[in-house]
Amino acid sequence: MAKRGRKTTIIDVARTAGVSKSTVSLVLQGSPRVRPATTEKVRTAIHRLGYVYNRGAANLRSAHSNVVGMVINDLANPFFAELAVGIESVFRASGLVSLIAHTAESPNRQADVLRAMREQAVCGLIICPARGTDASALSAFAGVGTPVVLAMRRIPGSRVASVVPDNARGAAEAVRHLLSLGHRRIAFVGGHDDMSAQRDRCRGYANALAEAGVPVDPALIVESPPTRDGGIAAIGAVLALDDPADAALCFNDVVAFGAMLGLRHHGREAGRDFGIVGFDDVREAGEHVPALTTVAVDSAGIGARAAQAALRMIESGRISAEEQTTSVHLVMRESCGAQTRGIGREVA
Amino acid sequence: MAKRGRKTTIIDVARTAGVSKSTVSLVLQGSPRVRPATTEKVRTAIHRLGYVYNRGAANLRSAHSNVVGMVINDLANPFFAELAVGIESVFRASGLVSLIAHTAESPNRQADVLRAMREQAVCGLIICPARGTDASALSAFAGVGTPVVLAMRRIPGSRVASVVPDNARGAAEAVRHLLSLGHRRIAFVGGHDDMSAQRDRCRGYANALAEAGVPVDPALIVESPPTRDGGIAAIGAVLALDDPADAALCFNDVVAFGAMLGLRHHGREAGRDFGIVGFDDVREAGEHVPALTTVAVDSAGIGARAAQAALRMIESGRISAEEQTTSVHLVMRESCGAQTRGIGREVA
DNA sequence: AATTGAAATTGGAACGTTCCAATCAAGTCG
DNA sequence: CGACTTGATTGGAACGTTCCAATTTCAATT
Repeated sequence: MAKRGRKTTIIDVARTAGVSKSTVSLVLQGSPRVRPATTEKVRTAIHRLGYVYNRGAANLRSAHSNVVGMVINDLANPFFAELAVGIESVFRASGLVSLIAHTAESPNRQADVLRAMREQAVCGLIICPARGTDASALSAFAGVGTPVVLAMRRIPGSRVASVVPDNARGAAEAVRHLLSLGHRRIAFVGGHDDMSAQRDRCRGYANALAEAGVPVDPALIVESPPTRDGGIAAIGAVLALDDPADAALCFNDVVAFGAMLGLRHHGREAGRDFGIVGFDDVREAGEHVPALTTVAVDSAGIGARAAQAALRMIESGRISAEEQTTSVHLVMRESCGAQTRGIGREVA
Repeated sequence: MAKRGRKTTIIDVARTAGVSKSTVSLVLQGSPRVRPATTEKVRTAIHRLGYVYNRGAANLRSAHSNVVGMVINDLANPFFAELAVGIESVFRASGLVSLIAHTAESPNRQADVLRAMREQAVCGLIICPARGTDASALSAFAGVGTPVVLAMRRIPGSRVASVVPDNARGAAEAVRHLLSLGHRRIAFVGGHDDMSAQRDRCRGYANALAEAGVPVDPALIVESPPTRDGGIAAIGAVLALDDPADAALCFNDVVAFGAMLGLRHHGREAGRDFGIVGFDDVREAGEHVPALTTVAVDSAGIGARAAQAALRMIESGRISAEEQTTSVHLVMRESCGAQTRGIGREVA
């Protein structure tokens, strides 16, 4: 089979099947206009020659590429990896291949990656933008009418579709829960003000406090990188206050893990004498000791919705800027003190 | 800018720069044969028109595609995600884009994905094959001379390059450590016999036992899916024996986490009255309570080496089947009982 | 048997690039 | 000053598909 020299083409197939190349092309596209018997002949020839379709050539002619781009700020973060998997499976089910790239939160790398995606003529793009990305980064896509969907993070001022969790509501729910457990000095730690998710979560936090008549103390809101070390540092800051915090809503689970570690350095323990709530509900949240109370975000679901939105735009050819918000829910575990409070605190 | 109608092409650039399309092509390829002044003119025109290079067309003509494929069995597993990131960064540094796909351990999905990769005319392929993949799955690539590198897992009988950690040695080292701590009934849990990594690790396990004159008890070797639940089930099995295990080397860290959870269900605690050692050293290993003693595998390093091997083959045009083995090392933490033993056990 | 329309098939012109051989410009040498 | 050499530039023919308009086939109708 596969003679070393040249790749077998649609023309070779046509020759051995005794039809024209156009007919082969029609068969390849599953056109209903070709007679079953002919289809069969072509299929046989394809199989016999070991022919493989050349998408590149097809895309060149038809301007309908079958590759979609997917730009992820941090693939090594399990949360985003799950999101990526969710996106990929929707696209694959529609016969599209995904070009996945990872930007490591760097706008420079992101720019490179986006250029590569344009060069590959992706027919759609899903992106979790790196921190500090501004609307202009995506304008090139808008310019040529390529659908773009933002996942997890919004970009202020850009008119593109987005799918993000209901950050404000989730944060508010978490804070209400902490309040109901008797906490009053509740901090919001982690994340940066230039990330839309941080702003939204912080807003929910402030609203819930206000709603309960608890004043918002700016000293209790401390930014940090959304990493474990960031969590350690941030929790240190709110413990060092004159009037220290007795609970904290963390920007995400990773920060929460850091915060719990930081607490331990200060002789405190989450769930016993300090309330910690995370955000995301990564898999490790339930396995951690103490198990992390957190706001569950359905990463795979967000990925799927983003992919579906992109798909709709690709198929209809009309780009939209709809903003979808997915619901979140609080998962109560041990780190907020809900379990131990009744038993541990009151009894001791 | 960007007039809606047609994409701007190399010819438009040529026209506005006052040169021929061939010259523009030369500039695009960074040829040294074009005069700096001309290069400059072309660059200006490109910028002014917002021209974007069409890789598809280029690949069609030159048969040197710039996309490489990367097939990962489980992207949602942090270990493989890190591997993927390692691979991607090497390729990106060489100007190649990676097509990343995820097979979810399914040979069917893998077959689909591989076909898509061939259609995209990838110029190289790195694959962590799904369980039970046989050599024929890759023969189509070998047929057209596309370099293939296996990462983490080998495929028996296939003559393609591979980069895998030194599983046998790592496992042996882990077992020796457990033996040195006084454990004698050491189990090997998790993984399946049809995964090369499992076989290699199990071999190292058996060797180390034999070397110490400890008989290998088949009842202590229990297979399970390489998941947390698999770990729970497997540890249950070795605890239920008439002569139960007092330590276990787990196929990987995820299994180890499951095993530790399972131990707890049985009132035992890893590091106190049972020794657990994992394999991989995922990030969570150090953060777990108790911290997991494990055999560290440098995932990013393996990714990078695999990518480099692929790159060499792509550049030289000669495919090789070299098998690289990367070194591993034991990271001692708490779960094996090394720390607590001296203090906890002897004293109590 | 001739006519007609629908269904099936086909040839050729794109698509945007690279590559090759050919041309052109500008020195260099005897 | 003509013959060469070297370096820059260029036109056209690929590459493997899809799309369009045109053609052929075939059965149903007159």
